[in-house]
Amino acid sequence: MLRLSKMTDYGTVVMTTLARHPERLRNAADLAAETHIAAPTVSKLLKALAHSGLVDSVRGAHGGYRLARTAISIPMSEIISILEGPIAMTECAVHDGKCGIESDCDVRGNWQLINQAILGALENVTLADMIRPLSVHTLHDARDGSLAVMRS
Amino acid sequence: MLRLSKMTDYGTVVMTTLARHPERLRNAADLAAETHIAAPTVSKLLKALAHSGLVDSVRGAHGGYRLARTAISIPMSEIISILEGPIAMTECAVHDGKCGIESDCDVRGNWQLINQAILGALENVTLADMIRPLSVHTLHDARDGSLAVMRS
DNA sequence: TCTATATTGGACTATAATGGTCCTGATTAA
DNA sequence: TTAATCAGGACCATTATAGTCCAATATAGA
Repeated sequence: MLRLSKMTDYGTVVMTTLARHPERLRNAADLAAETHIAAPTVSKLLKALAHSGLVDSVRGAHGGYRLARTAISIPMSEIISILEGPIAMTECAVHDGKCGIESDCDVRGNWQLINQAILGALENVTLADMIRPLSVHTLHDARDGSLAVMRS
Repeated sequence: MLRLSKMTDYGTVVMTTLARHPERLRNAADLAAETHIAAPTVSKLLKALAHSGLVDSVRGAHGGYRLARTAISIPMSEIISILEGPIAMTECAVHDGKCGIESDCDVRGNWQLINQAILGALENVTLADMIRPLSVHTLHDARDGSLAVMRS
C-alpha cells in the first residue's frame, strides 16, 4: 500500500499532540492517554524522537517531553525519516548493491527523480501545518501536469 | 523506509522491459532472463498485471505477454496501485475504522492532502518517461514551496 | 538522605507481511 | 499428440513489525 509504518503514523500523532502545547512538559503516560495509543508504544516513540533531537526529554520526577524546536521548523519529512528511515521508494535509492538486478537495471535514475518529488512534497509540509485543520492547499493542474503543495 | 515492496519495484522493471518493444510478444522465461529476476517471480507479476488489464496475455505454445496499451498512457500510479494496493500513506486514508485511534485523531484530513500530492506526482510520470533516461525534469522552487514534476 | 516518579536503553516475543517456490490444470501451435 | 506456455493457487521460510517488559539511571521533593 505504499504506506508508512504504524509507528511512524503514531509518531506524527504524538508530535502533533506535543505541538499543540509547545511549552508544556508532558510525560509519556499522559500523552498515551490523550492520543489513545498504548503507553509502551508512546514511550518507545518518544525515546526515538528524543534521541534524534526532535523532542527534548527531562528525566526524573515531573520529567517529560516537549518539542525541541517550533512546529513550523519541523518538516514532516524529518519526522518520517527519523522513524521510518530514509525516504525512498526503492532500495537502490539508498543502498548500492542491495538489489540483485542493480547492474542490469536502467530505471534507477528515474526512480530517484520520483523520490525527490515525493521528498519535496513532504519537506514542504510542517508539523505546524498538520495542527491547522485543512491549512494545506493542494493544487493540481491537469493541463501541464504540474503539482503544487503550498502553505496558506 | 516509505518504500515500495520489492514486488512492485520488480513489476516496474518488467513493465519497462515490455515497453521497450511494445510489439513483441515475450514469454515469462525470456523476460526473467532479460531482467535477471527469478522466473517464478516474473511469472507471478505478469499474472497480476494481466489480470488487471495492463498487459495482454496469449496462452498456448508461442504465447507470451505484451503491453495492453501504449507506454505513454500508463501512469506509474497505475502500476503501483495494482501491485501494491491503493496509494496511501496511512491506513485511515483507505479503510475507515481500521485504525484504533481514528475517532480521536485530528490529522486525518491533512494526511489525505499529503497523499493526494504524492498520488499526483505518480500520476504525472508514465511508463514512457521511465524508459527515456532522465527524461523527467523535477523542478523545485524553494521560494514558494511549490513542487512541479513535468514531462519534457 | 530517602523515596517516588520518570526517562533510558535494551532484550524479548508473537504476529503479520513479504518474497519466493512449486504444483496442477487449461490452452494453443506445430 | 506433444511441447510450450499461461492460469490459479497452495505453500513455506524469512524478515519486519508492533508491542511488551525489565533493569538502570536521574531528578524533585520531603
